[in-house]
Amino acid sequence: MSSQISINVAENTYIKNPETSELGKKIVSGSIHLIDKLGFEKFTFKKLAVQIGSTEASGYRYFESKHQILVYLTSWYWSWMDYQLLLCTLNIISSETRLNNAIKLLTKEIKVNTELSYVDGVKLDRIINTDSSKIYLKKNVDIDNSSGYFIPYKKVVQLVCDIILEIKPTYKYPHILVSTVIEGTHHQRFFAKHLPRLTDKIAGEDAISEFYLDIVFKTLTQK
Amino acid sequence: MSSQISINVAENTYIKNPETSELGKKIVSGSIHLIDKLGFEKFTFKKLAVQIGSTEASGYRYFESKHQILVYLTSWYWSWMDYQLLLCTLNIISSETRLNNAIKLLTKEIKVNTELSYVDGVKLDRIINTDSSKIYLKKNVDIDNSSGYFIPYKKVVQLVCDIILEIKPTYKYPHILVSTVIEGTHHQRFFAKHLPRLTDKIAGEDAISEFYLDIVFKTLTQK
DNA sequence: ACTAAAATGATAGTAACACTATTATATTCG
DNA sequence: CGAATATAATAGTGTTACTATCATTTTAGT
Repeated sequence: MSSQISINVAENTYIKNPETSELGKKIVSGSIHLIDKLGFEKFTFKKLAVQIGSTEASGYRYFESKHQILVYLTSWYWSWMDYQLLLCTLNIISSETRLNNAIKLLTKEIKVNTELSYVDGVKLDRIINTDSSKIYLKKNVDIDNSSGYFIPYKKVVQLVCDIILEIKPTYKYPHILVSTVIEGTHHQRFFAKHLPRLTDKIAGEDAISEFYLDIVFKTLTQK
Repeated sequence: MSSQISINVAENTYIKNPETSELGKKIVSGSIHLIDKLGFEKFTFKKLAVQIGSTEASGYRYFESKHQILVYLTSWYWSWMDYQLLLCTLNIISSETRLNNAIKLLTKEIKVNTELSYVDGVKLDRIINTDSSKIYLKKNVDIDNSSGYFIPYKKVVQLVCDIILEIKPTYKYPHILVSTVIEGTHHQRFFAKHLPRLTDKIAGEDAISEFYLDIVFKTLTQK
């Protein structure tokens, strides 16, 4: 990512913007490191404080709760994807090519860290695969939704839907298709590592990305 | 369900089989009621004890942890689906019809309680949609997997895969397809209730079931 | 350079949670 | 009828997810 660009995360996902201070950045990078290492359940503000050489209370000056940190990271991720989606579809006339690039972006695994300033993209990608659904699979999802927590995610879904409707304006299920591809990719990446019986591995091929490209285009091009 | 039939849940998902006592059955039905009502995060053994008029310690004689209760319920659900899958494919010669029935079974919403003895099927279905992925989206998933916790789920996936391979023996991604349909259905049911921007609703139609039937058959019948 | 304000550190405290342990009282089974 | 087993009642423990308070450091404006 160009050093001139920074990701703008929705305001209501933090108390104090962590990008505005060194401590804030350490909280974010430390959280990414620890959530990836321990899993979200075992992650605590106390452990974070030890990791970054600060105190438990300091974390709470930036984020209301550990739940809100995950919301922030997810929001960060989708703002980043939004930006990458723009880059990979810009100046391309063919709707099919744009959709192809978009699905590849959403389904590919991030293996090389592009060093997004203080954010480790590889670890963040793993967190999204494993933990991001936990931010909404809760009873209080409606409150979080009305706070706008999921806007960046919905925006990416809508952008891809728009390309789909260019290709097939009569298609009835564009949102189901896109969110199925996204959530499906996350699950499959997790299955590939931990529950291989629930997925398919083909040597020398990114089976997950190939699969979703295949179903999307077969679904849209067949009458 | 016929009263002669009972669901056999894998042995290692409990300490003492809850089906063998009245208290055990109350623990299971009470858990289903409370997890559905409060969400898995807010569910506790203390609240369960109050609900069923027992004590906290009693719950722990049947299940190691609240995590294990969710594993038990999920195991119960997949054993039940396994049985229903058998019923809806039995004596049907056409592979396509069997697959059609199987996908319908996996994608339809349970709206009417068929009163499965002490298990409320409607509530259990909602719990599966919302909470079941939490049993494996964890760091200790490998331990749980080696304990056989996910066998009933894997078995159902494999049964549907077998039908797919009858129809298209060269198809490379049967497991991805089936687990995408299952996990996708759960997410979409949740989205339909709480995050409608991520799904599509069509009046008078079960859009979710239609969508997955469509992608499965388009994927398999197109060359 | 000085002062007020803001940010951070250090420390303590709390209610709830996820269990474990112990002892007493029922219930069941040979 | 007695022994084993299941359950109830109660208490206790370590951890978690915060909140509160006050001292100290850093920063910003004049």
